[in-house]
Amino acid sequence: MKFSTSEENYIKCIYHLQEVNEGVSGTQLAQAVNTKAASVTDMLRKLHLKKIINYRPYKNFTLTETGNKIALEIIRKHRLWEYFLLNKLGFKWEEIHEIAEELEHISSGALIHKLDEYLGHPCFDPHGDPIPDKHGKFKILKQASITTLPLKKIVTVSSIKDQSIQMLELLKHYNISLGTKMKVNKRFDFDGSVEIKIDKQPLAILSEQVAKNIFCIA
Amino acid sequence: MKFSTSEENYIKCIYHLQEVNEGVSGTQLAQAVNTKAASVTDMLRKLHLKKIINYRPYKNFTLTETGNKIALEIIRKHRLWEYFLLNKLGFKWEEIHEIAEELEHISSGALIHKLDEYLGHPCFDPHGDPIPDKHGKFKILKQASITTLPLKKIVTVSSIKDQSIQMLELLKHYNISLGTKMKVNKRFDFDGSVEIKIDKQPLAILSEQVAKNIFCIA
DNA sequence: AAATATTTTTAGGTTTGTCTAAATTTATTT
DNA sequence: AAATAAATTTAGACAAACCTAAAAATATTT
Repeated sequence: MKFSTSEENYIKCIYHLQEVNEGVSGTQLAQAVNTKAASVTDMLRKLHLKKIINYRPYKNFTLTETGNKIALEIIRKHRLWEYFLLNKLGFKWEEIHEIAEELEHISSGALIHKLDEYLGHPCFDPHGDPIPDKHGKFKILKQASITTLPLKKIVTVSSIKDQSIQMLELLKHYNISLGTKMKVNKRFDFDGSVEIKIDKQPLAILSEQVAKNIFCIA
Repeated sequence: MKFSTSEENYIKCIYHLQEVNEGVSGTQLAQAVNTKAASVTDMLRKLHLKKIINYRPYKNFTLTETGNKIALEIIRKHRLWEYFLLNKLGFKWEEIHEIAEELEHISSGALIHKLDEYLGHPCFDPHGDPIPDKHGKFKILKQASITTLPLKKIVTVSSIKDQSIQMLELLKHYNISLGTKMKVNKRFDFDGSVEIKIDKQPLAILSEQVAKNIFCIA
């Protein structure tokens, strides 16, 4: 399936908003693609028809599997071009994003394949963001406790260090288990406590003692 | 001034048709940009308004100075990208044109500047066509007699070898002088004679003896 | 739970670039 | 020079992406 530049931009933005927010709202997206809410509704209807997003009127939406794959292809292009612009053409760090915004919409798959080869299959772009490979997979940042994980990104609980009954009781109370997706909103230097958000549950603040035991992957 | 991909394609095509044909007709252009004549008329009105073409209803049209400059910028981009695709990314000769058709519309001027630098300011693309420099100038093929010049390209008379009265009389009859633009339509192997076309004048066939004395630049 | 505010959708328009079909102009034949 | 053919323009439509303003649905306050 082929997509217009406009469609691709919407898809990409939904992906990025989802990294931080599980479900995406119209206003968020309108702001991200720099249009009005009414235009977003039009596009959502179209993307829904093409099975790119899970959409129900008035509800937040998410990318389908297909949508996700497409988003990753666009992001792969963007980040490979950024790498090229910085490392081959000698652009400055601040200049590359805008140009890559245009280059990411060049359709040729062969071009990206050759470019990737030429650049030596880099895994991270100049901003440190991972470059998805041709299958949409990227190097996963190894697991880390939520005392060190990046903020505002959706992460998945991958292991619990202290498995005492007391700890399990606490985790149960907060509805945290292996596979739970959460977002680390904030860390307080004062006492090392961590504010986390799990979808459809109230904000929770965990003490450093607890947080140290919860490991996640990005 | 900024141009849409569509406008750029029209401008580029007009340029190329002009290389071979002094004035361009709607049908020619329609075929070149792969649309219908009615769509061409619409676009011509727009380009005329933007002072890109010299246009009068029902008449053939040409690029203005401005239009020419814009065309050369697009062609510069196209040819630099072709050079890059072949010499850096290792694409095959036949694959590069189509991809360059997309890349030529990337707007960033800085990108082309850096790319040119990266490639070492090449003067010819992989097809042997000259790459205009940033001012729209390209290496002029040195002058050659019309017995050897490429066919179907508009060339300008730059010198006459034999300046005898007899020759000058003949040239006067055909309205040929320094600066005259002509197109070499055909060469006949049989006797080395050359058919040329000068705008608004009938076809003329010159003997090899005469043709050898007329030198032009591309 | 009622009132207010916010978000989303609908309705109706605009612009760009395309189309078909018909009218007009220019070019070519006879 | 009249008739025919070809090229060009006009008229009227359409799809994509956007817009504004108003209506409807959901969220938040009080």
